[in-house]
Amino acid sequence: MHEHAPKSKLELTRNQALVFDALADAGGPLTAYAILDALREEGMRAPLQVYRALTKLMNVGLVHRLESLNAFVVCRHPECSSHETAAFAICETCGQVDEFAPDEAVSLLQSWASDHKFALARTTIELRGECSSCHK
Amino acid sequence: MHEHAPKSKLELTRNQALVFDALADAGGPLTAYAILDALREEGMRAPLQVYRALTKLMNVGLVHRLESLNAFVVCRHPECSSHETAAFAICETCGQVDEFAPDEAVSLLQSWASDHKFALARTTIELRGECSSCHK
DNA sequence: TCTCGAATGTAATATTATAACGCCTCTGAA
DNA sequence: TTCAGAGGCGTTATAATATTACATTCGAGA
Ligand SMILES: [Zn+2]
Ligand SMILES: [Zn+2]
Ligand SMILES: [Zn+2]
Ligand SMILES: [Zn+2]
Repeated sequence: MHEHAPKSKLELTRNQALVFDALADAGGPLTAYAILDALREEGMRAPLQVYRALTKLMNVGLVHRLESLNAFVVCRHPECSSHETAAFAICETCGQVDEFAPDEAVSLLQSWASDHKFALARTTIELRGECSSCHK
Repeated sequence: MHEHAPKSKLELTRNQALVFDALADAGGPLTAYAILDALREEGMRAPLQVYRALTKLMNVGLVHRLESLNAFVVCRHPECSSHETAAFAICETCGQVDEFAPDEAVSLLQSWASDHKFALARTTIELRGECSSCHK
């Protein structure tokens, strides 16, 4: 679980690479079914094919799931050592997503977990609002 | 939008009160359909009745939505002045949810937003892991 | 009384995600 | 060399979550 090893698309299977490229080309979040529709011509036919590829891509750290959107984005972390603790600013006007690494905020949350004997497995941090381009 | 005024169940309609009580009685998160099933005998028949009540309850600050669970919980904030900035620790073993107010972490996120000219509307912070009771 | 906004009831449908099954391919141990 | 297990694949069906559309009812003011 959470292999986290490669962080490269070298070892991807055909379906995994197709899904990754579709997400990367979109330049923003896509739902699983939007990915499926984008890949009909490449032979992708069933939701499960997409979900399986997404699961793998998330495990190796190439893709994030946006919980508040039920959608997926490629990881934009420079090195993504902190893949499990990324945060996302989601513009509700244009749909753009900005991934960032709120290290101090995450350590405060880790401290809370530690203080409360909560065995933290992963955190979801998502900011909703309007990005600078849209908010003039 | 986001009336945020009452924070009491005094002004609730019948359906809203039924949904609130079902959630409060559960003592933990419930999905909309679980609430519906719990309220069949009280006359609740359609998902939309539940979703409409939940929307209202969230607007007045009595209920939170857990994005990573597609479920809902009653607000446990003492005063809940910071209803929009609550965080949740979700035990993946027993399902228990602990709401807390990570004020310092939230201000760091607000600073990030401010620094990046992102007009922050609301934040989602959810910790997944195992609670102290389960993690022995 | 009138009227407007909120809430309701109901049916139909859309969207998101998983279960269950069998097959194939690779790889490493016997 | 064989063969067992793990992982991936394709397909069908179904489960779980959420919304659209429309008609009706309720309740607090004007
Ligand atoms: Zn990342
Ligand atoms: Zn924008
Ligand atoms: Zn709260
Ligand atoms: Zn627990």
